[in-house]
Amino acid sequence: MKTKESKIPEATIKRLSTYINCLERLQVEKHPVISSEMLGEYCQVSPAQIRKDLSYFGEFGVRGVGYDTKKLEAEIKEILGLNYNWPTTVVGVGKLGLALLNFTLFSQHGFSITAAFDNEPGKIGTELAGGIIIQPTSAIEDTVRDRGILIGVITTPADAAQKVADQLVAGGIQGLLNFAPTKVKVPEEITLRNVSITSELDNLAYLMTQKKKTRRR
Amino acid sequence: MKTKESKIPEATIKRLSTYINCLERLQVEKHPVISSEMLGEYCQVSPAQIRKDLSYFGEFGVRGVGYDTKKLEAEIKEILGLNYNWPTTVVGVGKLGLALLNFTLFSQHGFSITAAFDNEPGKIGTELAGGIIIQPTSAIEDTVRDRGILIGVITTPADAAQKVADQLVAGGIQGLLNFAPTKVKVPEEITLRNVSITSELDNLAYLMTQKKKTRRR
DNA sequence: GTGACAATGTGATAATCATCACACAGTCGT
DNA sequence: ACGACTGTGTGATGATTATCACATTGTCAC
Repeated sequence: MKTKESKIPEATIKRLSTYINCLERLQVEKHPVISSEMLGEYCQVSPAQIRKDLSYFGEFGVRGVGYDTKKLEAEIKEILGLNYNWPTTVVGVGKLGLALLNFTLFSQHGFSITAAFDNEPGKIGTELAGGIIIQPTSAIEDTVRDRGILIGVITTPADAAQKVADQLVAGGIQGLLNFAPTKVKVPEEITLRNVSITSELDNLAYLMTQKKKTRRR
Repeated sequence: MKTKESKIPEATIKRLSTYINCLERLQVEKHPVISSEMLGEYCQVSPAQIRKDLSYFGEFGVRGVGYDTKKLEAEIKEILGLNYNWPTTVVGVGKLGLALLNFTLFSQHGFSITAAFDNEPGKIGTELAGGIIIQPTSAIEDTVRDRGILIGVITTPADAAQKVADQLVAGGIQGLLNFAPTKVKVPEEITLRNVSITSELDNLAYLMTQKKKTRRR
């Protein structure tokens, strides 16, 4: 099959990510080979969905047998681009920022933290694990440019997020992951993902409220 | 219009959450009234989409004028159930857990933290802001039952997540928000949201990789 | 009052995404 | 070597979600 890169649903990408997770677990549990049916069990996705998702990118299974867990994991990582290492900075070294900085998973997903910024005088100059020294936010633009940092992770309070985003963009950032509880706006050519933790809270609140109502009936 | 609670797209709920955010900003900026067009600008959603989303729940605007920002915000909060306060516990008081515990936003979204658990001996017995004392995970089931805790937030490492989820369920939890980088499985009657931060990372990696390829062409 | 106007609410339409069903390919036992 | 079998890959089908277009309704100036 031809690899059509254009029209792939975002939902598919999200699922690929979970497939990797399950495939890792499956390897630990000594399953060298797995069918779409079994994998579906594991990650709560229909078998047809899995096959369809994979078919966007090529043929990875053996008919009558299934998928080689190790090979499939590698393939998906390749598809998602997790092998490349993007020079990344985190702005906002609060609790959430620290959580992400210490997240070893961060580096396992293609991002290598090479700078950190904060506004609080007490934090500036502090050395983090990995030898990264916290710089003032006024240095964002220059540092990003000088070190060729391509990805910015925003973990500031809401009211600082847009300004930080602007500074990162001015420094030549190419991708942004925004955890601040507000959307930021950037030029079209910048890849942006707003991760809204509060919207997850809201969503749960909604679901719970619905359930309460249903029960009352 | 009749309020049909059944078939509302999840995407709509997600957007309602962003609408609230924008509406709050708009109030600060002294806009008492806003059209769907302007609101669309603000939160990067098409005007038609906004109107459609709201129409699932009723009529909130004034034709020819627009929406009262304050009133609309209140309405959406009512729809999402953010006024209710769910007794909530956080399991896993690492960096991420702490980030969420200190999140004042947490309580602003209908959740009131009333207990915290961790496995690390050094942490057990420690008092957090708000007078919450960290308990050992072995106490999860009893505490959840005794205090009538309804929501559980899981911020443990991946390998502990499922066990913790089982304990919470055993204690009679009704809703779960899982931040651990792995999906957990719970009985059908439990409301569950898996929040995958790693999948956000993967998604960004994918988008960046795509862009790199496109540029090369 | 009344008419021009502005922006909503919504049925119809289009696009997207998930599911189904089955032809087909590779494996394994005999 | 061959046939029974198992599970993939995919076109066709169905469901869900977003977009469009416009009739409708409330406002405001005069």
